[in-house]
Amino acid sequence: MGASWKRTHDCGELRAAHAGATVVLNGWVNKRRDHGGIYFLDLRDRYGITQIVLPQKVAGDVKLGPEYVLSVRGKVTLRDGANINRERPTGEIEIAVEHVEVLSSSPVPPFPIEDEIDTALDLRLRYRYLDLRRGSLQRNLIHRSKFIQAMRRAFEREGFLDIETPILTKATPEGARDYLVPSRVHPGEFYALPQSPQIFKQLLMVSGLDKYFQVARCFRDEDLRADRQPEFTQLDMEMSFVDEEDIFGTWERVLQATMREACGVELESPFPRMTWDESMERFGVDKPDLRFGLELRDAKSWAADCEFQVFRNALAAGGRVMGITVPAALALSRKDITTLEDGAKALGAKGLAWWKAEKAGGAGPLAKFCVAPGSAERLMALMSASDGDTILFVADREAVVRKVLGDLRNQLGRKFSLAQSGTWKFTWVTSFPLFEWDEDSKRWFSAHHPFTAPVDWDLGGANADFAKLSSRAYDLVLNGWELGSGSVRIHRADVQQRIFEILGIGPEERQRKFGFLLEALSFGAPPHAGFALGLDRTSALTLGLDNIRDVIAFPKTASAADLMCGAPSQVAPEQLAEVHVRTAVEAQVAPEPKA
RNA sequence: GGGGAUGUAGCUCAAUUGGUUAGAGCGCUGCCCUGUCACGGCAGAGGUUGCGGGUUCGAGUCCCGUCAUCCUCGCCA
Repeated sequence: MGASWKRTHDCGELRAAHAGATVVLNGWVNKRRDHGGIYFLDLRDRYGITQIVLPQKVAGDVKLGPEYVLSVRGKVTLRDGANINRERPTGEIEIAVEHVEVLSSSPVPPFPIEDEIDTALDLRLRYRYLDLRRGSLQRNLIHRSKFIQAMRRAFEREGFLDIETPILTKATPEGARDYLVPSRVHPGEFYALPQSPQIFKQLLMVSGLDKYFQVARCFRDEDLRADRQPEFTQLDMEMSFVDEEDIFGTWERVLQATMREACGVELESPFPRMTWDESMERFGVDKPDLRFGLELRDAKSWAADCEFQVFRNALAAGGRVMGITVPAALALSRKDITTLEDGAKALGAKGLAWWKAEKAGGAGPLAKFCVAPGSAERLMALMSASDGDTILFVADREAVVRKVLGDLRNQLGRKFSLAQSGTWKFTWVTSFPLFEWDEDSKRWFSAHHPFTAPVDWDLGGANADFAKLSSRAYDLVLNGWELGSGSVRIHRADVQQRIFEILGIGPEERQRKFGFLLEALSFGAPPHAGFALGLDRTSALTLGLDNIRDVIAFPKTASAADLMCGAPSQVAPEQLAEVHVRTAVEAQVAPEPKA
């Protein structure tokens, strides 16, 4: 026999059909309504809320405070018509209590445990275990769990092996800042936490495991954002004897199955694809939100011979003149335009030229340059504008034009609610630049990572313009969010050597930093490619959330602190000595605990 | 590292131009109430105005610094 306090049902499952049964429920006191002679109490667990009815004599002198944990035994009773609560699945019944046992008491919680809450985030994070009692956060975690489990099943069906890779690994010279872990056994040496399992999954391909996947925790010591935590979770995968088409096809099947099982959404495939160049040219960003139009348009052919010096100078200096046509239906006031211009200037634009388009000449700062015969018509045709539309122009270096107009487009999308929620516009963005020039160190860096295959194995030959080389890297973008990225890898030693030369990594340095990988690749590496999907972002996005904190049980603050457990924290001098570390920071008095 | 916002009761907020004893709702405590489910009624407790300086006859309010949280630029191969 089990203990008599153990539940026979959960707080969400009893219905009218259970009437008459004697049951035991366990849960937390959610709300109390004391009517003197009769006492109502809502008992809550992960599965729901059930109303408990206590005649006063049963409640007696036992205190049943908020968030107390109870075991209640009683009879499932049908409610009279007027007393049925139609808002609740369990609303047709209630429990007429015969016995109540307090399993655990509680102080009054620092904030109410309710679905909708406007409590300050730092307080919620300090008492995260209470925050997580709230139905809305529990539903988020349940969704995330369902999503990840569906994805695991899909990869298993595809023949992938779930293989774990080390958390204590080697510091990587490029990329994000590493989290370091001092070694006790090797004085003065450090492990690094993985930014991703990148190198290990390539080694697994060399090993012939063929198809690998893992739900992998990754660590990057960089500043946080709403969509970035210092530790985050990826669905990481790699395949052998494949090219990007196999990666795209696998992921499209996996995402279709996952979205169907976890979200009840049918995705169309194949997903659209566009090159990085196309994305930058049409949307100004490398993660376009395809739920709305407002694409960027090139005004060069009009601007080149117009009277507006700013436009002509920008072109003469090798820059661009581009614009966005805002349809008349989306009314922009002068004040709106001023606000948009302020935003544009903050991003580096010198100004925002605009024209209220009309064949008769229109209005706005640009109107006086559109008076020449045919000029207005020509510009309107170029910008796909009709009478009454407003066109916003930026003239500058290409990078500035794209950045400003890309941001402007997203702002307009938000302002006019153009992006419909519940719509899932996936797209692959391919052919990213292979290298990026770093002005500070005067050298080239890999845009993705140094093992990314170039589109052209010859790397453009002897006199190549490295800035123009493309890589076989790709991102998966959903509704304006970068969900993940991957690439076809270099499996040819000669190409890898050439990449290192261009990056300015000499033979000695190469050997020290990547020797084990290069050696492994020399032992018969299959052509391979992979991808990793950010599960925090994907979970959040499929729930319609704009902050990944809400799908992470124990997230960190913008300063990478855990307000609940107090990490990071100082450690005892003995602990530091053991790992051969001395801090450069003055020893400080430990801060007062905040409670 | 830079920019912006916020910080007043357990929680969410208010407090006129710098001016009396810093208020309200919710929650909490006590009493009353047999059909509530945002129960209702009466009464009550509860404050280092984030912290430290300064200006002033007088500071929640103005100034300087600092801390925390959020958003963001840089950063994130």
